[in-house]
Amino acid sequence: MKKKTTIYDIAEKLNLTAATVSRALNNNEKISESTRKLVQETALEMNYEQNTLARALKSGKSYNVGVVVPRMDSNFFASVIRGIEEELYPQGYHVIVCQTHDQENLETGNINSLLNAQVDGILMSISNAKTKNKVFNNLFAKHVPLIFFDRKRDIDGVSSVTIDDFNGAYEATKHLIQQGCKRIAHLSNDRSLEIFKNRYMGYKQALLDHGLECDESLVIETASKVDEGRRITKQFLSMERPPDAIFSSSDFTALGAIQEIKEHGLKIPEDICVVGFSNEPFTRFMELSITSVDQSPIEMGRIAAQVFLEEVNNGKKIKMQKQIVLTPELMVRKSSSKLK
Amino acid sequence: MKKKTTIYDIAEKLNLTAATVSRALNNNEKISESTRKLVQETALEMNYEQNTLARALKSGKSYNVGVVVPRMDSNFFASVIRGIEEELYPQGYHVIVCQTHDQENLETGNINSLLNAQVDGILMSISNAKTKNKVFNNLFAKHVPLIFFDRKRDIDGVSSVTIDDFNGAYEATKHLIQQGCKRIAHLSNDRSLEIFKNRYMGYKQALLDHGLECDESLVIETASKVDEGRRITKQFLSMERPPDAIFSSSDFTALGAIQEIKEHGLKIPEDICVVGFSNEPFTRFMELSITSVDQSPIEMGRIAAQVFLEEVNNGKKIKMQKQIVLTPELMVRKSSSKLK
DNA sequence: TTATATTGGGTAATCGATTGCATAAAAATA
DNA sequence: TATTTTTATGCAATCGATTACCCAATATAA
Repeated sequence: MKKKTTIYDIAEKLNLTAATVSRALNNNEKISESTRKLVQETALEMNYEQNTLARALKSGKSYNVGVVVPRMDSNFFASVIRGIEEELYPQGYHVIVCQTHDQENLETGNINSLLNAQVDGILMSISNAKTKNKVFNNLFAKHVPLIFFDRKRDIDGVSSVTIDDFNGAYEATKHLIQQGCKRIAHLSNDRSLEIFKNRYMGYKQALLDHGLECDESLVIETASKVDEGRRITKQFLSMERPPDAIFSSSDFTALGAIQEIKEHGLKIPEDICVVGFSNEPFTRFMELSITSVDQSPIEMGRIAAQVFLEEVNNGKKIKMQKQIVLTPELMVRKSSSKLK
Repeated sequence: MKKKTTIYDIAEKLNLTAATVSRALNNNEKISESTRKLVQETALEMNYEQNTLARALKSGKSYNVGVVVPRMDSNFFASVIRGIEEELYPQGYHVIVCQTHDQENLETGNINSLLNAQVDGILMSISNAKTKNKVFNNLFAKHVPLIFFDRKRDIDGVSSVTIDDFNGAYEATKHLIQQGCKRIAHLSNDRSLEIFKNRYMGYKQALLDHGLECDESLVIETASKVDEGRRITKQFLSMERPPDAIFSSSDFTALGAIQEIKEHGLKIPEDICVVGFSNEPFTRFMELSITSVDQSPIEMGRIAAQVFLEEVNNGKKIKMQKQIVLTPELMVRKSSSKLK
């Protein structure tokens, strides 16, 4: 096993010092054009590769960023991560992805673990409402930038990239109303998380604006799982006055709802319309395709990454807080297309 | 911003040397019980955290491992990664996930990039048959362990964890035969990748063993995408003698097949049976649930991680090559349940 | 009592790259 | 020609932790 070549090897070969070699490789302007070229060519020849660990130790930058998501096997998060990678890779960063599986201890554990790995920043989507803000203090103390995407929390000095959930929900609900639905239920998620609260608010506002009553018994909160969607929908259907539409803040619960409704012998969209949220691929691929709200995840990831880059490059001098809000898009499909 | 405490700070406070502190923290047996305790308590008090970058530089170990997958928004890969994490996290490792999106240049790019980040090992599922084995030479030269999972390639000295694809396909096909199907088509994928070749072989062997002819025009290779499944199935259905069953080596193409079949007004499973591969969650959640082959991805990930740990801990002394093969399980569901 | 072991811990080099400061040589200016 | 400025490079410390080697003090053996 031949040792890796270091700048010392290059220096020795060229009768220079490591310092000069280092500068030449970094295109330091204090180095003459000729030696710079010479060094760079020799480096190439000798198959030199920078030791990132040494660079990291000296500079205090690891060129790793942590990404914390509830799970990565949803198209939404996978796409956000893809967007982040697309933006960060060309800058020499690597991405360490951690899944929390919605467990609070994993959430705090992951953050500390990433911190311990000396990441240069953390991009995250909060999964658990119970996670204390205190967890982030470690981050702040170490001046490690934190950027929220999608599921954010309002913390002073922390930037975020989200979509306009209120508006997305508003449009979705309005669409249902325009289809003639009068009694629209809402399959909600943990509303101590902003996004779900906002979707709920948007839903409510749309009802109000169109003169429909807002029956709180038609709003039920649950986990974003297919089976949960089924369970709650069963409850809906057993009401004296069951809903004629369901607006779900998750595609997975929307899917469960559809299964349950069909099992009850009801027709979609004729008897009940269903709208989901996130535009997961399966909503498009189902035989009965599902209307959903697209969140442009790749762009969300890219922008989050850009905000991160701005913050690290600002070098702690400037404390900035950006709140970027993207506009969602309603994708109308069969599950809610009552009218021709 | 208070500086991080280092072992020097602790040393100074206790009137010791950094060496002693380091040893005490690492439970070196050359340190007396009393000072060891003293140091460890003081470290705790002073909020000491090891600088992983320094440790990495000195030891040459980054405690990062790279995981390269075609994509991570499939439940299969996400679950494998989860298994890997579960095994590696407790050992202090972090996981850097890279997606290749089936692009060759991304595949080689990712490997080099991970190498550059000085990962201690790479676990990967090959995505592109065109990727030259040459790419791995860099790995070998640096003695970075490489472990294949699922999609492997036969390379001397490289361990792998896979399932018995041949057997999985054999059982799936046998099941179709037992349901009375006589003309079974095979939606295949790139057979220059072992797993797909093996699935094809298992399919073929099952036909042979049960006295059915193997019509090569019923075997078509395509990408693992829903739309591709549709496209090929359309071809199948337009044949003079269309198949009465489709065994797909991917759940996604199986889904496409189902859509197309229904659109043609045919009934599943009465007219045509369909079986997929991977046991993606949606196969279970579809109204018409899809029979599929489970690959126990979490276990696959865990085992791959264990193999990696064995290899690094063996410290390059022993060169070992393990080939671990898990047994798949056929999950029979509606899409192929012709018989009561 | 003297010689030998053992225990506990210090010294200093090392991992590879970066960078503030110093300086010789070359160029520009007086 | 003498002096100042500029240019190109070297010197050495530094980032924080680890470890081979050395040595004093105590314990054990002869």
